Amino acid sequence: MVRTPCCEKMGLKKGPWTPEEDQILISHIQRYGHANWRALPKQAGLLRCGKSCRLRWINYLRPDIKRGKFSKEEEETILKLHGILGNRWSTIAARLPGRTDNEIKNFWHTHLKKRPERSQVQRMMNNNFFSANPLQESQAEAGSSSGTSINMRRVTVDASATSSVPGKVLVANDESLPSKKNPAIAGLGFYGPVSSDISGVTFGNNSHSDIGEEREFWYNMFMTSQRRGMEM
DNA sequence: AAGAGTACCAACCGCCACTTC
DNA sequence: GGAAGTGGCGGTTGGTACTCT
Repeated sequence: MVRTPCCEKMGLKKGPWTPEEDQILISHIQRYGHANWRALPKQAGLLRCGKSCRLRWINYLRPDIKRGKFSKEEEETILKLHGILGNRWSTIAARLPGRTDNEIKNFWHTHLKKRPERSQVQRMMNNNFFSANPLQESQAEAGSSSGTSINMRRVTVDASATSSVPGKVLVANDESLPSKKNPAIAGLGFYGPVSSDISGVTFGNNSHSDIGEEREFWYNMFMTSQRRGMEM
């Protein structure tokens, strides 16, 4: 299929948003919502492409955005979830109310990526919790920025350097390959219902979620271990 | 004080999956 | 069933602020 450009290049503004543009976008969305991002800038009178508007709204203008420093708990949550999910920032963001995937991604690259605890977390995840084999651990150790490789019985988070798509979640046998909208472990969209926080009760009580039971099982195992105060 | 190096983060780009016709 | 349109995701970049020498 021939891809159409996300927006006409001509005459559309790029770069940092001005307070005026922000205000226009906010008031337009408050009044009319954002059913169609592509049409929105035209309707609102903004010289931006729809993608840019969407990004600006989701990452900075939404009323429920939590700004400021990440708490210790949030850091730990990111580390642990990244150990399971790899670079699935939107899924991780879904577990951190008020935080966006972009923010978490930036935070990871600037703070957590180089932290020594990170590799410790991954080692724990690989060896003690999910019983990964030594090869996978060495892949993770050797690895890339997203060097995580966790084997669960049928669900593999493969973020090794050898993976064609680092961080992609692969499913081993009879299940269909997960899609972005149905990731192998946690698939709630940013606006989707988040059933619990990291210390919460159960993952996956979203009736609209089609996350597989087994995936849910492994995720709940992880959450349960956290609630028990398992050292990771 | 000034230049160089580094850290941080907002925004863009390209791709993929889903939906609609 | 396939093309076209759209939304969303993750990787990357570029500008700015900060720190060091």
